[in-house]
Amino acid sequence: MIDLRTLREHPDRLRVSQRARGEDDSIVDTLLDLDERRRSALTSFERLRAEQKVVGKSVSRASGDERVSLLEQAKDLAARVKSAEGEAETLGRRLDELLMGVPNLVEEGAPHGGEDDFVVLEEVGEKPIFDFEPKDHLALGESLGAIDTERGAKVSGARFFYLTGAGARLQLGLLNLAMNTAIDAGFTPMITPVLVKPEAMAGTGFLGAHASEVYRLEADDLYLVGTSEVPLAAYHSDEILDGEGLPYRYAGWSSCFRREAGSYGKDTRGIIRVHQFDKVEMFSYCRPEDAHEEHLRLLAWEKEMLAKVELPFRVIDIAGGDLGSSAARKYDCEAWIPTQQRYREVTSTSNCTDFQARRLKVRYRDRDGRPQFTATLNGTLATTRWIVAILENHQQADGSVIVPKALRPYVGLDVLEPVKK
RNA sequence: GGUGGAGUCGCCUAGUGGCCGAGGGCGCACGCCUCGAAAGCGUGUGAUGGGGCAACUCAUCCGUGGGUUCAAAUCCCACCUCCACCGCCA
Repeated sequence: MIDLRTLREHPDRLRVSQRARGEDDSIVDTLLDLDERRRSALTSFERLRAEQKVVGKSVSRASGDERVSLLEQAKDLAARVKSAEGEAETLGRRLDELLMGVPNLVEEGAPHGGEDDFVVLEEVGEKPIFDFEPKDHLALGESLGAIDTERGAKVSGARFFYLTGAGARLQLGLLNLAMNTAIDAGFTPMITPVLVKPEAMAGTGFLGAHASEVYRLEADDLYLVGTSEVPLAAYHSDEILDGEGLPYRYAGWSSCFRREAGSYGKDTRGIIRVHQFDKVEMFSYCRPEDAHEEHLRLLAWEKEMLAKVELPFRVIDIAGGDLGSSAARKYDCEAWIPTQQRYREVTSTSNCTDFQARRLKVRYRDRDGRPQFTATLNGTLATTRWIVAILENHQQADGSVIVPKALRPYVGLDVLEPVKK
């Protein structure tokens, strides 16, 4: 949620931001008008309510005829208070509803435009050159006895899979490496709930445009999270944090669930796009003025992880129209996928400024002792999808896959060998 | 799933319709005292929103949401959470 007071004082900021996202900027005038009317209704209500309190008190002191007449007056006031309160509440609700739908202010410097208007910031590492026909990750995964999508589909449906043997070991090793990388960087490791209440989901900003992506358990009114960002963001909801302790950094390990609605036909082969995967996610609460720097730190830790597993990748700066409602700025790292001859997203780090904190009421005390909203940021340290890039980039002519050095102690294998049928 | 109990300003607690639109204690902050500290004494002590340059002021908030009433922490209804016991179960 954006700040109403900032909107009042600097309406142009939202106009510029909306245009960067390619969205309607007339919402600004609608908001300002509604806010004006709400404040006026609130003032009326408060004035009447103050009067009602005075009269109400005098009732208790009066007696006889005076009491009867005061009661009459009080009853009249009570009715007017009720109606004024209703008016203010109705306007307040409408304003809130509208405000909840407004995406975060885009950070200055972010590219304008849509999905294809990202800017490449850098390319890191060497793309492998094979003197044989490289296999895709699923062919490799099957011959290594690492990935079983057929049985995944049999048991759970399309876009589900089993990691078996070396595949399971690879994922556990990768995520443990990510966890330890985070711990070394000072993050608190967390294993989070994956079912959350509607408030947590809405507070994180996932029930807006992307609501159809989210699994909902109707019978219990709970949502399956698409990332541990959700339980980590809601972790400190309704709290006032110690300002001296900031930043608070958490590394969450969880399974993630996504409906992938509207992606029929895309990435149907293998485990690139699946309904359930595992992820280690960095999450940081910090002062808004430190958020920009923190964002760059999260990006640096992502790059460090990608270097550890020896993947070629590029970093892109996501354009306004592709940011999602919560992010003010977003950088993705995309790993090279040899059989697709293109880069695919393996990490994503967002600076959500105070957008989520405002919705979830996460605050800290500033140096003057006043509560302020924190900024929240998130970034990926490793996911199941990384297995795709690791298998493809580190494959050899004989169908085996070299395990990157940093992963070996975690996986317990130097080379993944094809299994005999 | 059932039965019973409880949820008050960081913590503990007072409070069964207007004198509580919230009192006390602890903690914390500041001051006095002291060579310094402890003890003691004094003062202060939340959040949100509106108005105001500001001092300040008004409103809202006693788990949540409704209701009764001129007036609700207090009465009524529903829900949530926690605790205890019973049942069932991974």
